[in-house]
Amino acid sequence: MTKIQEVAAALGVSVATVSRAMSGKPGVSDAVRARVRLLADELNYLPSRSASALATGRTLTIGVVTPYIARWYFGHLISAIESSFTAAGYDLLLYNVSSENARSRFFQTLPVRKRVDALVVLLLPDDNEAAALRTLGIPVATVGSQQEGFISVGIDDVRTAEVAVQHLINLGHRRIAMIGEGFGVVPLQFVAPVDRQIGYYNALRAADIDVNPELEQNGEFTMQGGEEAMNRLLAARERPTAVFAQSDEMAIGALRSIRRHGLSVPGDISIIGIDDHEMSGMVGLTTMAQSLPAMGSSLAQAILEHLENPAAEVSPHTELPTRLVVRETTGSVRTFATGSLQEDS
Amino acid sequence: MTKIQEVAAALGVSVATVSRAMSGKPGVSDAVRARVRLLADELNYLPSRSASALATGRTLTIGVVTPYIARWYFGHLISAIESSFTAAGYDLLLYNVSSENARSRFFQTLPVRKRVDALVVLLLPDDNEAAALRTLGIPVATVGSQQEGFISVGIDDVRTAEVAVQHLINLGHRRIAMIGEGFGVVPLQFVAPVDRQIGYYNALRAADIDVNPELEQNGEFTMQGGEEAMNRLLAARERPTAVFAQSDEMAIGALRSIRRHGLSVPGDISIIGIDDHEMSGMVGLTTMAQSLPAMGSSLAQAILEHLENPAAEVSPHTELPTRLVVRETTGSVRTFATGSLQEDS
DNA sequence: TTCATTTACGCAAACGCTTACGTTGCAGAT
DNA sequence: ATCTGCAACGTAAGCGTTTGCGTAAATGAA
Repeated sequence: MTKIQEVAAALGVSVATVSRAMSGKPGVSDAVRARVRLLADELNYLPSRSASALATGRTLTIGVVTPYIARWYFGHLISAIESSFTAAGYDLLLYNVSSENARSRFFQTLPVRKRVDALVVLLLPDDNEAAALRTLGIPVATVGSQQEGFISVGIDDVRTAEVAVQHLINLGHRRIAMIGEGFGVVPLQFVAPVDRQIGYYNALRAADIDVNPELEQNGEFTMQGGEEAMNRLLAARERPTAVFAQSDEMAIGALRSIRRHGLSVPGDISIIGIDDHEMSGMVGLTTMAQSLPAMGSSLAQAILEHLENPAAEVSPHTELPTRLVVRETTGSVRTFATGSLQEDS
Repeated sequence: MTKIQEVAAALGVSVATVSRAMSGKPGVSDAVRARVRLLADELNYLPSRSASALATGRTLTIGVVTPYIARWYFGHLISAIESSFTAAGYDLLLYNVSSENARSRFFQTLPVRKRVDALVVLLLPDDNEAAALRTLGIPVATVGSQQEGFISVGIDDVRTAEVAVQHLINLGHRRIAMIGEGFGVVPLQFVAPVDRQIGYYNALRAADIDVNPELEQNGEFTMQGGEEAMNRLLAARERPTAVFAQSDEMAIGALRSIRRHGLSVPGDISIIGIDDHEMSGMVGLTTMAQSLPAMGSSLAQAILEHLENPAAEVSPHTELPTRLVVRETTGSVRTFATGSLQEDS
């Protein structure tokens, strides 16, 4: 491993000059800089990250804390974040805190201290965890939730859900189920389910439709969960004519349940999701599309700006658009539908 | 950020003692060690990774180079690798080289130099890339391919494919299609497709079935690709009675194609995949299960052993088992099948 | 008791960079 | 001709650890 001294010696200049030449700092003539750079990769010299981190205090590394890697949403998000940061010369340190155990250990020991220049948090920190993060003294960014002192990006979950449900209402549906997560039972892990639930209520209220708790089922944000949730909905006394699923994966699971029951989509039941999962195009799922690449790069940009200019106040929250993608799983409510529907319309 | 000096001063001992006490090295009495440790997390002192990396030359970091993060196989693998390494006190540095551009840049500059203690490579390096990796002077591990000088783990792709195809043959099928990738067209990215193809040929040959190039379709290892591949197979003059898909995702895509054509599974066509994807349970796909968690932890163990004891010769390759999981997508060939089949049987 | 050995600890030199400050040389102003 | 200013470069002091070596005290053997 060649070090800075060797390239300096080989060129008859000081190590300071080499350092300046490599890092693009002023104080070196163009001629010398060129010769240094040339010789550097001839000797394949690369400054030691540890040494320069020690000298400067900057690690050129970004930490990412995530509850999942293998799930669609997180995988795509991490992927997008990674590409933005590597493009800017930063490396990505990945912390997967899947278990409750790993999570509490992470926040207690905070292994990212002195290791990263900024931290991206893909889970929803509670108050204690947020406080711990603030002690880091580095920019912290969250996705999908806004917290005092943190950079954040996300979509407008309330509005997105409203538009989705409104789309169903526009098609004449009034008996609209929701497949989501939590519903007051599970300890709050993400805000999205709550906000999307609110959006669902908003849309119903605006159309003078009564909320019916029977129509809200927990799909655990997985295909499997979505299928089971739909099974429960279909087993109920009065079936919905439309379903708003808080994620495409749950929607696809629901789709499967519906077809297994011998019902047709959208003939018997309409269904809409959120995400625009790759699979959604395949199965023709109507959905509210969000762009994870955009979210990742926007997050990275905000952090990078903050790192370049810590003084400047960056806008703390960026909201990304979602858009309705109408495919084949939503259609007008049947006019010859069941009794309860005819009463409504 | 408190440093080692401060805790040393606060305790009236030397920094050397604190260092030894923290790292568990001998030369410190138990009493002092305990007091140091106590005070350390009272002042929440954490040794600077940069500084200790500079001093020791070890970074306590593992690099992972992957072509994808968001895909099922890679996501699960990375997840497993991460958990094994964090358990051992190592951090994970993630390099996503999705584009050809990023890939060549990665191997030219080798940004992992002096940054990681070992490297996990999830893509198949060509000879030049392998040579570059060898210059790193650190343990390098690959998944799914064996190369001179690298640690590796993987399944027996040939055998796995053989068992899968044999399963179809045992059910009486003789017109067996394969959905895979490459087939000599695409530049070789992974060895799995090639080995699985060989296994497919082996099984056919053992049963005296002629190979028919028309029955080999490229599914690009995606659901979408699998669906399109199946579409092509169904458009052919003579349809297969069974399909061996080299991955579950392609199998599920194929399943979708078959059903869209109004055919039944396994009534008209049987289908088997490889992976045991979560979705496979849902859709009842027969498959060859492999365990990515096992693969990840086995890989991590091999690397960790090598790091602890660089002299000792670790077994370079670990092969993990796969097993046939019979579900509902494979069944006996119809006796009242098409002409060509009756000739065969 | 004396000497040899071990144990517990401190000193200080690395580790490979960055950067404040000092020095030199040269162009331009006077 | 002298002076000022600036660009280009060198010197050396850190950055926060680890660890070889030295030393003092404690232990054991004789």
